[in-house]
Amino acid sequence: MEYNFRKIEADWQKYWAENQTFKAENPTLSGVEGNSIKPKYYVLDMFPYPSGAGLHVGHPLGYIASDIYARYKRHKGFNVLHPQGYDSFGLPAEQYAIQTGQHPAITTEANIKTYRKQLDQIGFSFDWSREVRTSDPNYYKWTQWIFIQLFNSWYNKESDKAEDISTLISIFSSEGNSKVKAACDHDIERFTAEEWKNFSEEKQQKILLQYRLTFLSETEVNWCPGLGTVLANDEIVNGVSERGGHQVIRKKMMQWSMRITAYAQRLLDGLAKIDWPQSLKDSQTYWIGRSEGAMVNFQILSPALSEGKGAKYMTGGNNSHILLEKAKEMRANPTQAEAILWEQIKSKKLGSKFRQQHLIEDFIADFVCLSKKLIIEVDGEIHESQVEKDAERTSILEDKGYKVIRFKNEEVIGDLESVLEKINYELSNVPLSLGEGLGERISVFTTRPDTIFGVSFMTLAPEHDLVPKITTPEQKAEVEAYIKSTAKRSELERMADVKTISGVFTGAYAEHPFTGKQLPIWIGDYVLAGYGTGAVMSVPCGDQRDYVFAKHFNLEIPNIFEGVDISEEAYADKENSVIANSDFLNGLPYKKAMKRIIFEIEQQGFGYGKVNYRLRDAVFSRQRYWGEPFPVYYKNGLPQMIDPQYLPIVLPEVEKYLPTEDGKPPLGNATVWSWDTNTNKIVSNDLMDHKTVFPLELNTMPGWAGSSSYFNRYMDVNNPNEFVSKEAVEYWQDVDLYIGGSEHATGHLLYSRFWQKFLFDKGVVPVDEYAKKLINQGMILGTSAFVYRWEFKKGKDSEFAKKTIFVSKSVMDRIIKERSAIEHTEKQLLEQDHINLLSACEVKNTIENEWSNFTPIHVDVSFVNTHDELDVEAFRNWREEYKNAVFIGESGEIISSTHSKGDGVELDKKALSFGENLGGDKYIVGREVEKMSKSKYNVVNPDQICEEYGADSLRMFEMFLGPLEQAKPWKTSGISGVLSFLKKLWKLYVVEGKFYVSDETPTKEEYKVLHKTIKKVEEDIESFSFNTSVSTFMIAVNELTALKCNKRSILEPLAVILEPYAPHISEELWKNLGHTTSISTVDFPLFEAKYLVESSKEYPVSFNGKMRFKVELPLGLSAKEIEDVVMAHEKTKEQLQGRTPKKVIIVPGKIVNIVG
RNA sequence: GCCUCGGUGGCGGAAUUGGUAGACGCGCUGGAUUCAAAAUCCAGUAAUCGCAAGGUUGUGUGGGUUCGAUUCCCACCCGAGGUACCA
Repeated sequence: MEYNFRKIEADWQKYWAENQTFKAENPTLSGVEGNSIKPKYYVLDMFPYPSGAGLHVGHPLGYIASDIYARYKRHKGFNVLHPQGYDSFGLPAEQYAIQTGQHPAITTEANIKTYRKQLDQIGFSFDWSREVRTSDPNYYKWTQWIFIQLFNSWYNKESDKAEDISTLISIFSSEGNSKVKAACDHDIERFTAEEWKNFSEEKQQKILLQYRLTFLSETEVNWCPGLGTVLANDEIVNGVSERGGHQVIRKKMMQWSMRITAYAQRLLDGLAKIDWPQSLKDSQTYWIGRSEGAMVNFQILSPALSEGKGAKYMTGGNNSHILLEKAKEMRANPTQAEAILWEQIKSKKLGSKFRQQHLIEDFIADFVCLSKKLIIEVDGEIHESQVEKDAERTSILEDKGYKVIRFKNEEVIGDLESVLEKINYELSNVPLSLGEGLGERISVFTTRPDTIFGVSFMTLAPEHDLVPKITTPEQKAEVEAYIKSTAKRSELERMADVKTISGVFTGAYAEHPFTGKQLPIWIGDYVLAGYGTGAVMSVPCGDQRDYVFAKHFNLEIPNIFEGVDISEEAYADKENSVIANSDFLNGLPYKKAMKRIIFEIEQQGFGYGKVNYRLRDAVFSRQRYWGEPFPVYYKNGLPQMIDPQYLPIVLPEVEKYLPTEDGKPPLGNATVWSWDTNTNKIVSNDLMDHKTVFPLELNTMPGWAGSSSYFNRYMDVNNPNEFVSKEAVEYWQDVDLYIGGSEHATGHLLYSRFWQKFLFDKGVVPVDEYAKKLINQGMILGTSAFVYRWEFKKGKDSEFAKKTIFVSKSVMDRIIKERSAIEHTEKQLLEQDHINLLSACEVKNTIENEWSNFTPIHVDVSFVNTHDELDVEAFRNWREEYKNAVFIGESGEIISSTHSKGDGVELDKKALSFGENLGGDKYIVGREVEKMSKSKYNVVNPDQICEEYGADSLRMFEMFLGPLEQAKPWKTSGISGVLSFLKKLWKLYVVEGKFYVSDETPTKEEYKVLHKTIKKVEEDIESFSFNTSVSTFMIAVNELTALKCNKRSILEPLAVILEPYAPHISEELWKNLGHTTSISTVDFPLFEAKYLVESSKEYPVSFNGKMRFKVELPLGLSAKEIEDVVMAHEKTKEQLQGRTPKKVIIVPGKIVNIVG
């Protein structure tokens, strides 16, 4: 009775499928289906994208680990949920559709079939009744549903959670928006409740869009022309697309975004309560990028003033309280004309911000637009008698660089339209030379406000909005040239070239808020437009980048640190810094200085303490076909959600999967893609009438949409009415163990945490972190094989050089090393009859000149056996160009050569069998560990392994390779070890060719082996140390074999503890032991410590820490007794040679160490 | 540069709290079985000196703590992954 794994595995896979052995019990109103109410355990794998290439041996690694754990938990009495599905929307199927016209759904379906077959072969205990596919309308219906929930929500910072948009609307209509603390777009206009109610429906919707958790906005995105789509940051690697390596450029587009930034702090805080790998938490922490500091505003100074007598504020500033009071009063009591005009120009209605009754020096201007330096005066009766005074006032203001225009009261009241026209004209015609932007401020974010007295200049990103406004005429040409040159430099170049310092002076100055000192404003590309405000206060003594910039451009480097030398580099160590030369901060250490300066900044009103995040809102639109359609149509250009009762909105059919000619996404090709609000159905575009039929959204959702909450759907996968029922989610709660790759650290694993928190806020799920424990399985690397082509540069034209010659690994090494080896090979070459076409002279010259030039060429690992020998014929037949290649084997002999057709081949075969070399010479390939990939021909397929060694061998071997989380190379040769282990195990249950176990009582030794194994395996599984438990099984089987153990009381529990690892053989053994049900739910055998109690211990005796010999001593001896026995031992005397030991250390039960 | 993890025989890797370094497997060597091969079984296998008994060295490098260090501390070297001018 042999161990026939092929039959056993096929039989049991069939049995499991037919009996639904691994179906998780469902909760019902009364508890749990089935007979027992068991505690739940949820083991989840990251579901795969079903690619056309199928699985290689690296893919199932994590699945095997989670399967072992799931099976173990079933033995431990848990109701285990262990589902699997497919992340089946994605680019490859779409690319294939573009190339071949085959619908991605067909490609996907075929790939899933292959995957399923491959997965089934490995014997996973998945509950396939809960399978999900993200591309299945019944599944993406709920992805669309979640999108609608996000759209209908806003983030209330006060309650620190997402709330229904209706609560926001009611706040707006009761008190306007000035008091609302929400995560929203910045620069939202302020309005009162009254104003809100008077806004048009359209305007209200536009405002709400700025608050929703998913929103439409013009965003600068990573546009990839090669793929015709937008990419997320994590889809870009080194400035090119992760898939295909296409160029990526920045482009502004109308896009759906997810307001993940609202959850930045909670995503950070949540990390503390989940057991995820530290490195992954670190990645997320860095990605969210919280930094504490302050926003500080720096006033920009007039270039004219700063050249001369010293700086002054252009607005506000030095004005007396009396004037400020007066301005306030005038603002409160506008004239009729002023009120009418204000209504038209306030809130940026003309595109520029105006201030009312604003102080300019010692004048109160009626209306002023600071950025355009335009003053509007409305002359009422008060001014009529003061024409002269007004003229003087105008001339002073014009001196300051303002343009002053005046209107009479009657003009404003009578002909408002032409007044506005005139203002508009002036706004659009402000000459640059006037020094636009005066009175503007530069806002900067800094994490080191404590170093503010060390600021010696400001630096703006070249793309900063203020740059064109503040640049002086003299600097204009230089600045524009610089902006042009940096814009041209691609992201990639900028990254590769961090060292080059570049920048340009704008000619403008800012004022230091504390010292009043003038700070030159520079632009430099080391300041990034996308982070913070795109501007920095430069503190060269405290920041290395500012330091090198200052050095390079010869800017001042004031030192504000106590006792620190900054002549070589900046001092960035904040923890140990003590501030000096900084007025009220002098002598303060970092933390105290921070507190004090933020207090001062807030007191004086030019800034505030702020927490900044690096995390950006996530763009959610993709210009692709094969993704979830949005449940959105557009009415008057505004997005409308489709009522959830009409979901799913099913992906339409299209002629072509490419973008349309006019640049619309692929869905633009669909002819039936409009929404009829009458019938609530998708209808043909021809019916579009703008009354009841509207265009549907043409973008689709990104790859991560479908994977962001799939783990919740598994809990209640076939529920047509709810995403997940209350009772299902209350029972299953969350994932207990999640296994998958670390490459999703800042993508899927962050987005899904975000959605979970949102669904938690909405009361859909009961916990706000969905996975208690996560393990990243390491990658299995391929072992590539190489042949070495011996190349001749100089003798290129010779017959010899035209031949393709491959030398075996060590021959190459020898040739490179020793001259004599070459000569031998040379001789061989010459002696061989069929190389007589080359002259001795040729060979000699070639070898002498170019003897060490070898090119490694990847060879398919399937042509190589476990001894690294190449199947030369298979390799020859692989590629036409290698047909006639010459192979030089390990000993330097030519293996064979099919140099000519017909007879030649025959001759070669003869030579192989009867020649001197008799097939003794082998071609040995070179080996190198690389990532497993098709292009490297090092992919090993699990199907082949299952066929040759069996699924149980594959499972055990993958675990045996090394620690789960570590990357490790695959070497098929090792698998024979686990196969012979399984055969050996099988033999324990077989006597004289028949299955037989005896019912005798086991011996002490046999019990000891069993319980030692139970203990170790249990500990190993609990600590996910699967590789060591495979060794443990091997030791157990070796020991039981040595004991000739054939007893049921040992072999039955052994089969149970092995089941998680090798389920097929365990089931078969279990059946043969006389059981009629599956082994999978049998209780895990109980470890009993009594079997491991020892009566004696073999003490290692060390001298000065080095083990010399061992003594067997009964346990329970006291230290003194041990010492007496050991000291009396003759080997001790031998070691000591009569010396008296200085000290004797006895650790009872462990070790004896004698110090001499 | 920064962050994280790692570095142990020919190879993958063990060593649970500071206590016998190299478990287990592969490979290799020798032997048994066989007409032969496969399969199976037995023995050996860190390096080095030695016929042997036995000695010496040895967990990336250098130092330290300790009776004792692969394990703890300091400095450095190398490798893998992540990240990148984040103010």
